[in-house]
Amino acid sequence: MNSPSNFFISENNVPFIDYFKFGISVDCVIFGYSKGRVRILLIERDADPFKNSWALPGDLVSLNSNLDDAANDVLKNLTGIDNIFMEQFYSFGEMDRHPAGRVVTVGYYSLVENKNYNPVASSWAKSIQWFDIYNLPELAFDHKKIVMRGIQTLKRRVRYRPVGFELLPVKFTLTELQDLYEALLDSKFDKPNFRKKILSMDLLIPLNETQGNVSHRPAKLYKFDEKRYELLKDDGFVFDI
Amino acid sequence: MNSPSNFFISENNVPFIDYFKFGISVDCVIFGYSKGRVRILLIERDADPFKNSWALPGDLVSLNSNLDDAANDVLKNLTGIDNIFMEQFYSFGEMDRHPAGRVVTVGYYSLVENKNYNPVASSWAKSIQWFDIYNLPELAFDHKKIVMRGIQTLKRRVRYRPVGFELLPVKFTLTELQDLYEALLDSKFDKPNFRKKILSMDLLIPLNETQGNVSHRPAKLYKFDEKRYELLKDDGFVFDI
DNA sequence: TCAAAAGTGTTCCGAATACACCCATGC
DNA sequence: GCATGGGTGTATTCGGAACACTTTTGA
Repeated sequence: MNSPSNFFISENNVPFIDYFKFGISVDCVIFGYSKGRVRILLIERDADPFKNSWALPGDLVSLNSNLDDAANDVLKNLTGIDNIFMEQFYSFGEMDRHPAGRVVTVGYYSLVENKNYNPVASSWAKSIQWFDIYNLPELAFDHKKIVMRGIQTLKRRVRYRPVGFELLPVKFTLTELQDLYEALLDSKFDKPNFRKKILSMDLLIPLNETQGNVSHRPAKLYKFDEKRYELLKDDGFVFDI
Repeated sequence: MNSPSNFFISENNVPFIDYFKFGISVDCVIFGYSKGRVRILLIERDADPFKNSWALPGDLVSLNSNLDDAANDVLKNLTGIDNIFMEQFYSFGEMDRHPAGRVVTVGYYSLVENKNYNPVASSWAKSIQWFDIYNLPELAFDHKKIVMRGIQTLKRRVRYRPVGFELLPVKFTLTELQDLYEALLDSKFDKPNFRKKILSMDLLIPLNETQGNVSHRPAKLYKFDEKRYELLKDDGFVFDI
């Protein structure tokens, strides 16, 4: 090693300019939830490579856009809606992952309430569809790997941070919440105990409203107390299901 | 939007080639532990920009190297040692984060047993030094942000995965282990209870060896049972301190 | 009045806590 | 013997698991 800097001259005598030939993309694992199933949104590609294959929504990042914005734009273009919860989870940079050149992709996941979003096929993609996470089609590029890591990340984070609430309507019942967690974590909880545990955290605000139109005792509606969570978090509180 | 593909033609009519002008780098937050203190390794830059500033060890990634390898190379060049535990934790891509152009950096953290590594200043850097994580100098680029996120990630992961063992010698005493966790999590544990908890996991192999040369009862040495951990993990076991 | 899901109370068990105590070694 | 840290046992408390039970609604 005889290079004066670790940034401006390579160790291998590669001209500096040759380092600036990467493409960056973002790929979004968009989780939705409805009727007890966790799903992700996939598009059917309408161009080569991998024409007609299912793939994650994503896009190359332009030089004047930052990563978070690029990920948000992808989602906005699909759903028309801004300000959706998104979080980066991992970057993938294998040399052969993209046929057009060296592209490093940054994986984001996002959680949306299914009902609110009816994404439509556009010039982007021939079609677009929700898929059950336990029953995915073949995927383009290395998107299978990306999805798997996204699912793994979600399953981990959902246990220790109240991200799950993003998947529900603002007002929800305790049973809906329990069903969601059972689907996310692929397990079953005892109803009384789940209620006790979640209520004892004091993170839900009970509303003076109930479900309507059900042929049984209507359930009380709650909403998540975001402010209180922020306060508790600063005090070292850890959400734990 | 009237682009036929989300990969090959931009939404903004930017020529395709203009997407491939990114630089990619890796930056390593290298944690070490000794004498009850968690430290990270920083280099003093010997070239502009930020000449003479402290910075994370890192390097631009070349077109024919993948990310994990690049991160490993950085560490190998510093310490001469290969096969160190490393894990990616977050990517940083703000537009103005590097004066030389658009560089997205992928953050890695690694855990090393302090004693084994006496990194030396090289052509890479004017000097190199361990810093207490609670007493860091000013850092170049956005490295402060990267370090902070690295520390946050370590503190989270250390609670639910047995990564901490990487920071200790292969053979260690229970008190050393406890001291490490107390330093990492910045808290205190009751000695008898810590021992019971950690031993009840059945993840430590007691050795027929003790400390030597101490003016008190010598402590028994243990080593981490990697194989058993892999087995348990597959069974859904979660390490939890 | 019945089905279905909401919602509550109570017991039991095991794990986490607190804390008192004994042990082995060097000096 | 005594200082020092290693190592153990036990009583208590608290939270989670199991489960039986009551309530409210629509049909």
